[in-house]
Amino acid sequence: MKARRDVFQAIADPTRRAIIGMLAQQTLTLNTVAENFSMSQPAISKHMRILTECGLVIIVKQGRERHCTASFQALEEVAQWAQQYRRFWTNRLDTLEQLLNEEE
Amino acid sequence: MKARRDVFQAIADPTRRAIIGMLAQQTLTLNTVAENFSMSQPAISKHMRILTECGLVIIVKQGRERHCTASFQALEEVAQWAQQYRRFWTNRLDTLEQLLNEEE
DNA sequence: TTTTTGCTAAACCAAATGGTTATACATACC
DNA sequence: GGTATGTATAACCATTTGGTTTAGCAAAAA
Repeated sequence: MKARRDVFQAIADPTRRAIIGMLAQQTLTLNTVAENFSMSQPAISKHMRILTECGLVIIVKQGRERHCTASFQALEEVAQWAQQYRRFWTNRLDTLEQLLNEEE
Repeated sequence: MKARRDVFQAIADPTRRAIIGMLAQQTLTLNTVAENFSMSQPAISKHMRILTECGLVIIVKQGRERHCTASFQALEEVAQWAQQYRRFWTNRLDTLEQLLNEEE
């Protein structure tokens, strides 16, 4: 068990978001994931560890392989956080327009 | 104009998410924001700069004051990214359960 | 005009981040 | 058994991050 990772920080990295996108299609071994990026296997290993630490990926050991499966539950926190502000950005008058109007 | 900041990275920091939460209530001067945190005003200035660089906050100069207003448009990208996976986590059988079933 | 206020900018720092290469190790294959 | 494969771990490194303190400056107040 590691320090509970912050999911917001986990998805801050574009490589990790790409990994999540790949695993959304299907479960993949760690090596297979690594082949799709132009970086070393240990680098992907590290990203995968961060993703598992915040619950975004579950790893099942099968022989010498590591089968990585995305688990999206943790994304609910992100979706909810962003969505709470939805009413603001869907307003016909967005913030910038409001500011301009106020200046008149 | 600064380097276009990544909104995912901007919201990775809990202090910045808290700032956004405060500004959702009302426009505040930079100093007023800083008073609500146990860190120096230059530190808040830096956070605010990052927030403006990705369009999450708009700063209007008024005399010597800086009036900070949240602009939530940029959050749409985050909401949409997270929501595209919504169908996964709302499934009655979540990923973990599926894995357990497969092992039987 | 002098002083205070709100903020920026600069210099600095420790710790975290994201990568590397090299090594080790367990599993699978021949 | 010996070799190849999949992955983890360690040591290392440069850069970024998130904070600090100090100084400077323009606007407001006294």
